[in-house]
Amino acid sequence: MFQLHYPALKPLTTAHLAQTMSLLSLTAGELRQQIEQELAANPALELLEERRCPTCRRLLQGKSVCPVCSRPKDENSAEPVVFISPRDVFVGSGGGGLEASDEPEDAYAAGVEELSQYVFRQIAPDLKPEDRPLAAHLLTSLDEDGLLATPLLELARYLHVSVGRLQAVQRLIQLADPVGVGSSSVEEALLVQLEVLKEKCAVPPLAERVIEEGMALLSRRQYDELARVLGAPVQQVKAAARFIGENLNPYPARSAWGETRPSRPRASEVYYQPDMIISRLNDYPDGPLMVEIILPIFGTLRVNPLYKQAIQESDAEHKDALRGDLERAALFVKCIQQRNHTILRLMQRVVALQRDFILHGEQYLRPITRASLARELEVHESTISRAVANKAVQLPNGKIIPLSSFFDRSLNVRAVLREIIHAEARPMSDAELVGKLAERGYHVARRTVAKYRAMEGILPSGLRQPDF
DNA sequence: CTATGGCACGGATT
DNA sequence: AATCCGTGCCATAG
Repeated sequence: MFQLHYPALKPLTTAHLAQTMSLLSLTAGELRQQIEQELAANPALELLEERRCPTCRRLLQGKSVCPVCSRPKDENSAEPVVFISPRDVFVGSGGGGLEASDEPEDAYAAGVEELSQYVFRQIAPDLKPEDRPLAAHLLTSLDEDGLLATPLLELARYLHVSVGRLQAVQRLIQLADPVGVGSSSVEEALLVQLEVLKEKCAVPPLAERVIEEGMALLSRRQYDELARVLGAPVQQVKAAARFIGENLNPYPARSAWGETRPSRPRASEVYYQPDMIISRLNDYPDGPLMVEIILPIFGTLRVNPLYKQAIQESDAEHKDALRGDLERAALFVKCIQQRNHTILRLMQRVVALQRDFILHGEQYLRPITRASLARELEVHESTISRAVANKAVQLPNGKIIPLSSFFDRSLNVRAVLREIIHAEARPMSDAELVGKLAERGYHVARRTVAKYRAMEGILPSGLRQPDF
């Protein structure tokens, strides 16, 4: 068989290779399950409770983030700081910091449960520890539309906290994605969305008042009456109404933005929990980025030294069985190390390459293929594939996106397309859009523009805005 | 006649 | 080897 004691980093056996590969494609949550399972099955494996930074091996005193690794070596370095950090991980629908309902009865309940975790994960960093239970309580009280059915006042009395404190927590939740979630009413949700949107683009001046004062009339589409009540021209009211209809979502949990009726749960996969977190160090805009790779267990995983010792002392009959465990444990630990190492290198390179995308948005995404990265890092393509698969990263702006987005060949073109359409004075046909894109250096076929439009949920030119 | 969406094919990517 | 993606052709709607 193979020997036990070697500090080498490269895989030396086929078993090692196979296991590393399978571990590589796992989510942080799945990895945790895997580790727990192995820990339970194999007595030779041990979890040392003391918390050491897996990257630099220094002791972590109570902190979940390594104080040494997170400190920048050089403030102006373009290279990102990457380190591995143990963190709370929610596994499936149970366990973790959020008390979860047992088996979800139906798909809908499961959706709600996932949403609450998704939101919780986003706001957790901004939450004071003593407010955590409050947030958890609010989030579990959401109805299937993502709204809070119980009045805040009642909840405050039940939880024995001031309404003001609860409001602060609610506010945090509302600003998380999907924006408006956790609001006490449809109006409130819409207003929050409006507020957020205002920072990014122009909003019809009347929109706010329409929501505040004329929700009932708005939903019945009685624009004339609405205009009379508000004392404003019908034309403006209609414009505001259309804006609301197109850009706001009264039911935050139904995340199908844009289209209203058929609640399409946004085609591809939706991730709720990041496996890596990218944030900017300090607030220094040109400073290095910090990448935190989530290690789903606290403490250090290692082969139990007592077990090694026990082998020496046991008789020949049991030795083989014990040795088997020992080998498996050593292998397992090594695979985990290998996994960390690979992901670390991957992220280091990816973040350096896609820095602009991470900081400034989708337009700046550079089309990178997994294959090209594999060549740079001198690993097999499939290694990158697995490392990228099933993972989500949280960007500095709080958005959680699949890691595979970093390798999306068309994301940047789609972003530019959105931008062009958003800025257009008059609806342009797909053919015209081809021209506009070409001006900016993106050469795509007419048919492809149509596809991108559909992906972004943008209506065809005829239906976009006939007037204006 | 023009603008779009459906189907399907070929090449790249995984 | 399987899958995804961009594109061309053609039917259809306006």
